[in-house]
Amino acid sequence: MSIKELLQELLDSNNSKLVMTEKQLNIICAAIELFSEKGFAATSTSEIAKRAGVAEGTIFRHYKTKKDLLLAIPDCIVELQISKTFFTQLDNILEQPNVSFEKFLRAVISNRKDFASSNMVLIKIIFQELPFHPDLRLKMTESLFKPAKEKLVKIIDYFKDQGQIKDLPSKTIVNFIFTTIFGYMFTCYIAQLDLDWNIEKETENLVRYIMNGLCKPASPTSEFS
Amino acid sequence: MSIKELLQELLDSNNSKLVMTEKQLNIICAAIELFSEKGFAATSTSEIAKRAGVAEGTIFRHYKTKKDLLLAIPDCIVELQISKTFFTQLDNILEQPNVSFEKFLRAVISNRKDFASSNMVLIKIIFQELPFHPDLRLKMTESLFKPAKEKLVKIIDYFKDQGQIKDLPSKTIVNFIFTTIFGYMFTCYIAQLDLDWNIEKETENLVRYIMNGLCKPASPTSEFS
Amino acid sequence: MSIKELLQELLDSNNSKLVMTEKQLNIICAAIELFSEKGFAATSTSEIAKRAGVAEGTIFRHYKTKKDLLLAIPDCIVELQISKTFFTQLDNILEQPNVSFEKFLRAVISNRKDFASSNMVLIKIIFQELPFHPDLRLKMTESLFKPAKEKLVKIIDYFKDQGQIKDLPSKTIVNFIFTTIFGYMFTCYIAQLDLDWNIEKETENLVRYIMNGLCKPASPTSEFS
Amino acid sequence: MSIKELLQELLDSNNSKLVMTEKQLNIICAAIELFSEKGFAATSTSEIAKRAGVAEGTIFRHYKTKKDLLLAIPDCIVELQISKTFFTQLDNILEQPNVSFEKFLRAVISNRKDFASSNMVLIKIIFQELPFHPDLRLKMTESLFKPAKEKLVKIIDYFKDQGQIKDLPSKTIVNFIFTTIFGYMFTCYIAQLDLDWNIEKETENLVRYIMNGLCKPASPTSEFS
DNA sequence: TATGAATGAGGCTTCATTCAT
DNA sequence: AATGAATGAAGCCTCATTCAT
Repeated sequence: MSIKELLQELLDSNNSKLVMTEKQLNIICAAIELFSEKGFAATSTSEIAKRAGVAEGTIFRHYKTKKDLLLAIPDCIVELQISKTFFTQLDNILEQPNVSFEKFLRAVISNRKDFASSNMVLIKIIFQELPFHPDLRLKMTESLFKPAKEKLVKIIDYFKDQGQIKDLPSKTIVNFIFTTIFGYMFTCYIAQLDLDWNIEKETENLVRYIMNGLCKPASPTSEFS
Repeated sequence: MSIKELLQELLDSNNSKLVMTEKQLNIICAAIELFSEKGFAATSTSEIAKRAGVAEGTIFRHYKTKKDLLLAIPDCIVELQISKTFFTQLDNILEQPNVSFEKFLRAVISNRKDFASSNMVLIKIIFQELPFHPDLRLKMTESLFKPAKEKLVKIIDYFKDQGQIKDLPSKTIVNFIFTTIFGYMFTCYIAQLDLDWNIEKETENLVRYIMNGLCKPASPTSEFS
Repeated sequence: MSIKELLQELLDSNNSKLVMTEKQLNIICAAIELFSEKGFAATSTSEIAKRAGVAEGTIFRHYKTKKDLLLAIPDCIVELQISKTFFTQLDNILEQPNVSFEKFLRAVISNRKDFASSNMVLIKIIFQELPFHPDLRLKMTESLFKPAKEKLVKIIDYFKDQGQIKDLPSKTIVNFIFTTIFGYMFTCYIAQLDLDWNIEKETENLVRYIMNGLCKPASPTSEFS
Repeated sequence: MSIKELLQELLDSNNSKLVMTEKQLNIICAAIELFSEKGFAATSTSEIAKRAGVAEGTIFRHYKTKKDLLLAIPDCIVELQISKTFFTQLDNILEQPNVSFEKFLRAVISNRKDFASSNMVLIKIIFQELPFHPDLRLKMTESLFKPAKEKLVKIIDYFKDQGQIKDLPSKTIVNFIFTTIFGYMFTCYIAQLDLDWNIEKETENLVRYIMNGLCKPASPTSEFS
């Protein structure tokens, strides 16, 4: 499903604080598409208007500046409840009896794959523009990164309590997982480096890599500090 | 050392195919700095000229278009022999007797840290602009990514032969390592997300994570497929 | 009293040909304020709408174009009977026995001071926009300047008949008086040049200046031609 | 002579700090003409470019913003040494033996007339825009109004010492003279109110008005306070 | 070779005005 | 009558690039 369909559905469901006219939806979706394709700075408002099928002036009735369009994207992400569904699904997993860390990891990653197809455009924008827009960074950190991290830390604590994973600081573990998965996504989807992977198999490998590292199991495992 | 000092040194040493006037050096360095700070599309040639201390027209005497400036950066990276020194250092490590995979990993990562200080600007540009410039992608793939991968695959093969690491496809392993380290770098340096890490300790943890994953060593380790 | 209060009062009194809804009053007053503050060309209709507390479209229901708003201001001035009250007051003065030219002058000037507080905004607009809008000039000339001049000429004739003032053409005298007082107002209120005058004293001096000029009274006064 | 010819002459004479290319001269002159005709806010940069015969972008190479064009006009006035020639001429008059205040006044006013023909455009702009641009007001006050006033005060002091004019504060007298002459100029040239005056005769009357006021000489002259 | 003035296309944004509701 | 979303022309300004010097 495209971003536009997702947002449309969200608006129709009246489950959201977002209030948007048809045209405003067209505008933000066109902006998302184009920012994702060409980058924020290389996209012109006239292009956005053309793709949205509105007059250029109409953009500025809804978003005071071009930058505001960029800063509206995090709101979409939040309202799309991407993280909420994400974590709801994780909660469901955790509620099952005898959930292993492996099961959890696989859920995270496969979740990310569903993600990718529809939300990759959003993720691309966010990560491409983060380095250049401190205000975007702030907004994302406050409304997404921080809450997500806290939630994940709790989950990791749970597995640590169960003795399923090593006794590293939970924050460190979260960073590792995030970092690994993100690096993977970047390589595939953002940098578009052709990795000609068999996705199924590689995902499997990725899970095992995160769980068991690269060492031979027999090798004497030095404890983490 | 700044990029400019590195390039200056390189030119003085006559060890390079690069032939540059003083001014040309100023130009490319100014461009590198600015592209890194603000992104390619958001940097103007007049800004570059100002920082380089040359007239605007001078830029276009050396580089036909602004884009050519961007495409000249990979050449700098190649000529700076960043990868060459990188791999030379790795070779040195491998030539030592009884080199462990752990030692190798630590070398790679600490290498990356030296890297960061002087070459991060280059890396930032490359990864930020890769998604938008297929020609840049092609150039980087041909002149750097492919050779680097091949070299790494050989190294990984060596450790596999030694029985130090798991029997996964070498390409997969290289991707894991690259992906993990890159994800880490991105989070810290490029997205500038504040991770308040104790770098020393975290590096140590990173090494162990790559080697041994996150599972408790006691847990029954399912074999990789 | 502000312009709005004056117009409100006028409308409530039913003594005027002006028929205005509450909103229309808000619009014209907002326009007057803003034209006075920033000039006609630099004021936007959206600003006017905002200050008037109406929708942008509402303005154009009452005034076909922005220019029509400007051309409506002379009507306000006329309907506010500014000149009428002005001249009524003068008439009252003239009806008193033994009115001196000095008394008259002082009345004109102090009148102008009361004026200033509430009507300066209107005067500012008129004089600032006169040079650029021939239609405004025409309207003002026909409906205000000409009748005012005629009235003043009659008054001056009266004083000339009484032998109180010199035997110059009445039109010339009116021009002098107008010109002197207007110059003074412009310097103080419109150009906002800070003259740090003691207003009371300077007004006194202004009266005497107009009456007796700057020459020492003893000096041989050459007759006017 | 037009402003352009005056500036051209000035530049050719190398007697000025102003350094201007041919195009820059065209731009500032076009701007002066148009600001004078239509007002600053109602003049577009594309119009200026067209009249100056340059590309629109060229304007912004010489003047960072449209407002800077406006603020450059006082510099032209200063460099044209309008005030300098003005005061030099006055000095010449004062150096003659037995100069009367009358002679001086007549010189001021006739001077203003020469002025009018070529410099009225500049004066129009200044006075029309003063109310809206505090920075313009500041610049004009510092570089012209203040020095001019000081000079005039000295001159007036001279005539007071000679016993030719009344013992009013010199500042007050200067204000009266300025105010009267300016009011006259405004009425004629700026508001373009048609006064159908015989200029020769009216100037004569203006001089006498300033000197002797409007009262019959026989009338008992009350002293100034 | 180096300059920097000049260009004009195009960028972002504002504006007066219209029109369906 | 009133609204305010929509428009597209126009406004100010920046840009990459050219070219005479």
